[in-house]
Amino acid sequence: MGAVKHDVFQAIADPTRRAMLQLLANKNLPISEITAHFPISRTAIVKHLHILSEAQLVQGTKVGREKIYQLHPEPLVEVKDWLSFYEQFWSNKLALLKYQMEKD
Amino acid sequence: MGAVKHDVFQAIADPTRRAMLQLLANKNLPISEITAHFPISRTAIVKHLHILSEAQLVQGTKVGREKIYQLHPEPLVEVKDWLSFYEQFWSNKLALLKYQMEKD
DNA sequence: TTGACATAACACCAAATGGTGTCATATATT
DNA sequence: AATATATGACACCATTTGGTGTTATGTCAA
Repeated sequence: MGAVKHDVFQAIADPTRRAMLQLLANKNLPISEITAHFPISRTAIVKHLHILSEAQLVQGTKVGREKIYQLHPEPLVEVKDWLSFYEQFWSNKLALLKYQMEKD
Repeated sequence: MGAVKHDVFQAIADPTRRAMLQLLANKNLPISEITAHFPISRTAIVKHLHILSEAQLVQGTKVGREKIYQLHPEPLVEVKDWLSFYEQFWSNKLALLKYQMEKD
């Protein structure tokens, strides 16, 4: 899919890709087995895996004729860090109210 | 942009939209002032605001001839909750190692 | 060695994305 | 009343996305 490098935020934007991460959280799996869990074609699965790879969220290793994919959750830290800025707003209803009133 | 309802994950996938949220975190702003902060056209900004609105991340209120946009960070909790599942993996290097070895 | 299996590599397609510009309308301002 | 400002509503466009199917190649197993 193009020369564009996908980042973590784009990678997790698609529900199918999030489901794929969930699946790989339990077990490392080859493409064929991943495909068996979804109603879409193997080709489509491979494209999603490619996007997840670009975002460094999964890593594939060829073993014999299979390519085993493994979850690599570290890049999600970037999302967590981004979110932490907004936690101040929802973590405390009073803080939220204060913020709403003061900011303009 | 179509009849599709955007969710939070799609909404935050775009860097411009994330920057818009950041901007609105400081102050409620009308469309014209939001536009002044970005190198793209007002039309493009309005489309991004529409996507953020669908995801309930911002809310616009018409005041006179202006439409003031306000941050509405609550839906980000969904992202936080989703992320919490993966925290087990990176929060602890030992747990990660254990997980890598045991899962297959 | 002959299939069967797993993946790679294409070509193709409809729809969504992210952007542009123009024109109309409503509201301030002078 | 005339003008400037702010937004709404379109029409348009190139590229990306998410999917399809087909064909080729490498590998395991009987």
